[in-house]
Amino acid sequence: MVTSAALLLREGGVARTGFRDVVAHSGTPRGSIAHHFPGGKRQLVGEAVRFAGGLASSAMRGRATTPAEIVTLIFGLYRRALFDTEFAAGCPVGAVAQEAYSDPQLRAEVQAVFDDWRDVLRASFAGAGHGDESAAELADLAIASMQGAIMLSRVDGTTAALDRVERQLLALVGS
Amino acid sequence: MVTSAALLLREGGVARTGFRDVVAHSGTPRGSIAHHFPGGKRQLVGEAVRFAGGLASSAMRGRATTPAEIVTLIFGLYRRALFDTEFAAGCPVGAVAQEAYSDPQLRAEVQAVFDDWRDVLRASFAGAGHGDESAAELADLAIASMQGAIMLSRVDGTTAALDRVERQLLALVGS
DNA sequence: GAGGTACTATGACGACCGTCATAGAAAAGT
DNA sequence: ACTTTTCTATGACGGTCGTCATAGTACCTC
Repeated sequence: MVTSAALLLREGGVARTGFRDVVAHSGTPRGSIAHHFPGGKRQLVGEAVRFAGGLASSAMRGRATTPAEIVTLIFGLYRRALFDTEFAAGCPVGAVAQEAYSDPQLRAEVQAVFDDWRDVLRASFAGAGHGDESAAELADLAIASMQGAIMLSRVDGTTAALDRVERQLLALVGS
Repeated sequence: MVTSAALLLREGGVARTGFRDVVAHSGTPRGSIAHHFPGGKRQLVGEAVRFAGGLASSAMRGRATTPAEIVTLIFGLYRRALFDTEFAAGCPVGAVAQEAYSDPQLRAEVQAVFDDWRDVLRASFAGAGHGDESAAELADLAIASMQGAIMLSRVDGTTAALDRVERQLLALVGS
């Protein structure tokens, strides 16, 4: 159910992802939502964000160490997702982030995910010889440009923007 | 009315920006929506996106020429917007972009705005000595990282991410 | 002043949403 | 076997939304 929510969130965002859609997609019974998610939709979306964020985080922590490897890994992940869904699916975390301003609880959840990603990237940049401040700047640039690139690619219906941003990012961290 | 729509869109996105909110914010009569916007909500949102996009575009074309000037100008614009609204307001174009996948008409509108921005930035980068391909990559990186930085800053409730991304971007285009 | 066009007021419609109340089924514990 | 807990089914409630139909008002033209 959380997985389904994450999958649907990356396409339609919070507003367009209803409980009825989630239960239809996951095959779970509708009558038990209140029992498993007493916190309502907030809770479901929150757990979906944490789940998706943790997935990307553990992917980075597991298989990549140098900045270039991480960038290639993550961009490849989202490029694949965009391609498989014909540019319907972006990043669930980013989708929720855009609509989470009015909900402090949800915003905190998204913030935690971004902070987690920041930690991984900063460590990687620091390991590659950058100072603390420079590593922090590069980490934010990587996350921001990746989220923005997904946005551009979805609007264009092409991975061109994603490719261009990745190339610039790789050139930047490679030097 | 279009201005009000743009202002509300940057806070709540398409889903949370209703016709009733727009007429309440703009003071315009509710009974005349169908007359002025026969295309319905699609039309209103589309015009708001074009309006907001044109505003940023003409700001860039008018007062800045070098890449560094443009980056400073745009980041300053959004930093001001974030600060004035206590991080409630992001970029209306970006907000619509996230939700515009299901609506081809709206997506085309957003795409046109991004393409317009791309033109300005590419010309500026080309003028600074970059080749065509490099200029295109830097333009996409600038737009993407700016949109992503707005997202991070709103979630964090701080302009720290915006500042860091801007600094990296300036270091990149300054060399 | 008559006629036509542009605009506005009001209210209702159908659809969708998140939530919950009630009742029933399954499972677990003893 | 009985009770308690856990889960599911069904349906309804209140709310918000975009849209439209109807009616009424202003304005402009000849």
